Amino acid sequence: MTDAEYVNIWMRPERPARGPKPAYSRAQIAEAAVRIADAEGLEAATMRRIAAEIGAGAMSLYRYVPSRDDLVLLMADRLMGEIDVDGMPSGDWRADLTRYAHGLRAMWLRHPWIATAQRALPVLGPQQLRLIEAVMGALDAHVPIDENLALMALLNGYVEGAARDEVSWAEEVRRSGVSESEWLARSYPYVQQLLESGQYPIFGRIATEARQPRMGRDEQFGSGLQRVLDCIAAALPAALPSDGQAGATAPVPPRCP
Amino acid sequence: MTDAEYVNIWMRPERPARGPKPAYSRAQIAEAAVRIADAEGLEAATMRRIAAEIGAGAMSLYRYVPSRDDLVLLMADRLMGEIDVDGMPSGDWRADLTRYAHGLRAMWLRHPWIATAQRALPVLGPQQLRLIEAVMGALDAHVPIDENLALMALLNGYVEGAARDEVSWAEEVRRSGVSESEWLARSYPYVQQLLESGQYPIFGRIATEARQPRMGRDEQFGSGLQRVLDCIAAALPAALPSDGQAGATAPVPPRCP
DNA sequence: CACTACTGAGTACGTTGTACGCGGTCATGG
DNA sequence: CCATGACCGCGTACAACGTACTCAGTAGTG
Repeated sequence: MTDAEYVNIWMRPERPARGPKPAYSRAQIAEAAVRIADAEGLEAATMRRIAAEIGAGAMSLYRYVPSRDDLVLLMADRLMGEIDVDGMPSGDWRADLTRYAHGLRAMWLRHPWIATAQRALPVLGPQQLRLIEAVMGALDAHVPIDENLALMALLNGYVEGAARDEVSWAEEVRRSGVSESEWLARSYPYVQQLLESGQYPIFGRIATEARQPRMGRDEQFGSGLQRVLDCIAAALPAALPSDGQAGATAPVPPRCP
Repeated sequence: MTDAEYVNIWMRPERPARGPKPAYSRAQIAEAAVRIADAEGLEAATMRRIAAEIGAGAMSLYRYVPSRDDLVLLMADRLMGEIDVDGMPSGDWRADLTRYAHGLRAMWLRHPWIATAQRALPVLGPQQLRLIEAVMGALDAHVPIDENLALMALLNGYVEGAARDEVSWAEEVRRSGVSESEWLARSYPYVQQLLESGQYPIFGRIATEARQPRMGRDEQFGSGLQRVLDCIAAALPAALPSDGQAGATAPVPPRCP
């Protein structure tokens, strides 16, 4: 029975009752780790590197965090804290969900490594709980809790899927050390060969016709989001337009810092 | 200029022109790697372990694959090959997309480690190209190629998001070595504490009320999928019902082995 | 038949997460 | 007020990882 009573990173008290004051804090460690991951990717945020960043010895971190996996949990929850859901639920569910979705996407774009840090659902850190209360609260009055859960999963799935697409490119570029233009140049012969084989007509049209999207990334995300929100609206009890507006025009100006 | 002319794993010829016959093949190696990853997770599929599985020396694999990352690409494309899209496009886009979506989800459930193997978009292996042709072909006659791309991203995002949710649980259980019931038991005090704090009323209702979903996983996925397909239908040019059916009842019986 | 490009494999290196144990420090029980 | 022991930060050490380098053997080519 070594650590049989170990339960959960969020249960483990930050400050012990006895002994000398800790020189650092979990928040400080997570902050440094996030800083490194932002600059050089999650795989660069090794225990030694993080310790060096805050000026500590390598093994000191294990006084604060039981394992690197738990530290990643801390980092992920810290990121959730960046999403602004103040004043939610406001009564206008569509506005709330739109703001949350743009905030979530913006956070992903700021911290692309979240794509590889994503673990199972039950993280349940304080910041994630805050998001659950704010965002699911927006639909809470209109649908049963099961349905709400499913709708949130749909919304989160769209946002994270879209963000993952946008982000994975940049991540791959950084990880492999090959610039985007260089990658294109290297892929050119392969793509050319695919085109000439004639076996892939649709991919060929993607490669040749769909080169420049007529919408910017933000607009593309926003219009897809409106489609998803229409889906959600359709699942709500009828005669519940949320506000006067509906359809493809965003009822709330997308605020995407 | 060591490997400056290295382009792409798919360009590198499997068999060289000269020299003795290779004892193994890429397909065989990828097969073994998939077998190990299925049984023990992707992180267990190390180069040494794979080599041992096929009875080769550790370093021999590098004769076939330039790096482990490229091997993971091979594995991912092999998985795409499991998805049955024969006869697509059939003319009934809704049936085609439904079949594809169920096939994709089933593949994810068979190989949960794909969640952590997922890299950037431009994998473009032969199997993925096959899927692109078959699935995007279903909508090709109805929408411009850009729109088609966006709709496929929406569908893939839903399926992969849903599959990721289902799968990440199992992955976490295997990775941490903690069984689901044990995890629940360990989390109990934490959840209890959250409930008693009274700060998280909605999470509280999730924990207490939404315990048993009234639909099975398959049904839940299927009904969500129909919602997404409704979304896609709405984006198509009007008066294009695909077939007589529409709405929440699946026009095609979900085949999910 | 000679040549040579290619084969599978062994050894070795740098980096990772982390188990273990040390000497010092400070809140607390008597 | 002081002795005690829980806790601090940290150094050392280890196993496992990806993979660079090297070599003797082999089979297709001229």
